Amino acid sequence: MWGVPRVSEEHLIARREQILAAARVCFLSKGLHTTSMQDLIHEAGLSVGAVYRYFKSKNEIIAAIAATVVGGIQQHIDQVAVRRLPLIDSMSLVLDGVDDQLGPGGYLPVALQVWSEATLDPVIGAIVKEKYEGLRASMRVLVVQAVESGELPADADIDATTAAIYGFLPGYALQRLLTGVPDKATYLVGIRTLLNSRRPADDAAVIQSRQ
Amino acid sequence: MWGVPRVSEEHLIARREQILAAARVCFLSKGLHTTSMQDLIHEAGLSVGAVYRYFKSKNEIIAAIAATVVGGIQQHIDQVAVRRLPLIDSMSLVLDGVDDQLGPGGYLPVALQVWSEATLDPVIGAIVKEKYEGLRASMRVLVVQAVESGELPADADIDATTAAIYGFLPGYALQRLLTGVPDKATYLVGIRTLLNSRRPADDAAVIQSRQ
DNA sequence: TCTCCTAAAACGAATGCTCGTTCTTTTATG
DNA sequence: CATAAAAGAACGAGCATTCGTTTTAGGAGA
Repeated sequence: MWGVPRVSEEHLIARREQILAAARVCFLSKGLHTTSMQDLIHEAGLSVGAVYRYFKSKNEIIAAIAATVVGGIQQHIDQVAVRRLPLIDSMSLVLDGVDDQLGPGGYLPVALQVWSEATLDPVIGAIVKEKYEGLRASMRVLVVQAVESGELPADADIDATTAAIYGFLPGYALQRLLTGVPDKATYLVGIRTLLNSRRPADDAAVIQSRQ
Repeated sequence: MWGVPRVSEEHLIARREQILAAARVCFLSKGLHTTSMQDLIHEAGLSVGAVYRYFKSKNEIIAAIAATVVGGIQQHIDQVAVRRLPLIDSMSLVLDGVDDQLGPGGYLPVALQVWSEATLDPVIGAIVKEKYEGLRASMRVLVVQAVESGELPADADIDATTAAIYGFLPGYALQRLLTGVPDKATYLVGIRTLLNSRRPADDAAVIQSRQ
């Protein structure tokens, strides 16, 4: 290294994140395919060449977005898990996290774009598969806790039950995204009703919790 | 009408369906946006002008696909409902219908494309919203039956419970599309476990049912 | 500390291609 | 034979990406 002309590594990372942030904004409002590189570049406030220094194609940007779009909610779930609350309370907190991602600035609409792309592009598909298996693993912890605490039967099939409980998350998110309902409180009442089915004694509390 | 040069109305309808069938094939393999009009026209075996006689834009074709893509599964659910089976058996049959749509020739991957588009295009969004509210209404019938039969508490919140049960469908479909698991039998064991939670006496039957 | 100098970093005009759509022409029908 | 239906060439716009040029950061030599 003679005439070393490099910029700080933090700067490189920051530039990369600047591009990804712009990509998230664009993808959120225009979608993966309707967003042009020009749109994205303009949003980032950079030049064509600058962006192509950090990502060698649009697909590579999409792949990077796909890899990061699950991170927030998984972190949230892991934080819920360490509190070792009753299952329904954990679910309530988890759904709060989903709500965050549904609201303004949330990435669930982008995630939906990514899911769609995952069924068409094997590279994106592999990334998504890995990430959502990780997310299921986080949810699995909640199920194990519920079995340990006696909320679920001791001989319950952990993976099967995890799949069903995990299904509540996209089940909620998609209903909200596509039809606008239900709100979290209502959905939670529904979950509680299923968990407590054939135990009418609990239902007064359920009704009350809906307010 | 003097020198009437019109072709039979059936012919017109058939041509329209021919175009939509080609669209479904293309959208399934290439996605809504990567499919060009040329692709679609070639798949239909028609000319540019012929297609534009029946649909005035690509968006109009997408909208027509969006409107039809839910039909199959809803019809299936309605048929399940008239049999008035126990809830878990109804769910088993409903999930069979979902499996059909997941397999080769099934339209769930296209549906996922459509959901994605629905968050970006208000016209598609309105169509999707209406269709999936209809689907939820079909699922609601199953919940009402379960309340009537005593499988769910008499004072259960019907709409809340419907939302939760309905969530099982996209919850299953998305897990299968994105991660490949679980299979229907496993997911059903999970649902059964949740429905029977805190009733360990039933679990022997649950385990057995998994095979 | 202050200049140079070099290579990385950033720039943006240019490119070639494909897109959705239009429109004129040809064909087929009752 | 009048007209709907089908055909397909043509078009301008916009796309992702390339590449030659300019700017800038920061170590080396004084």
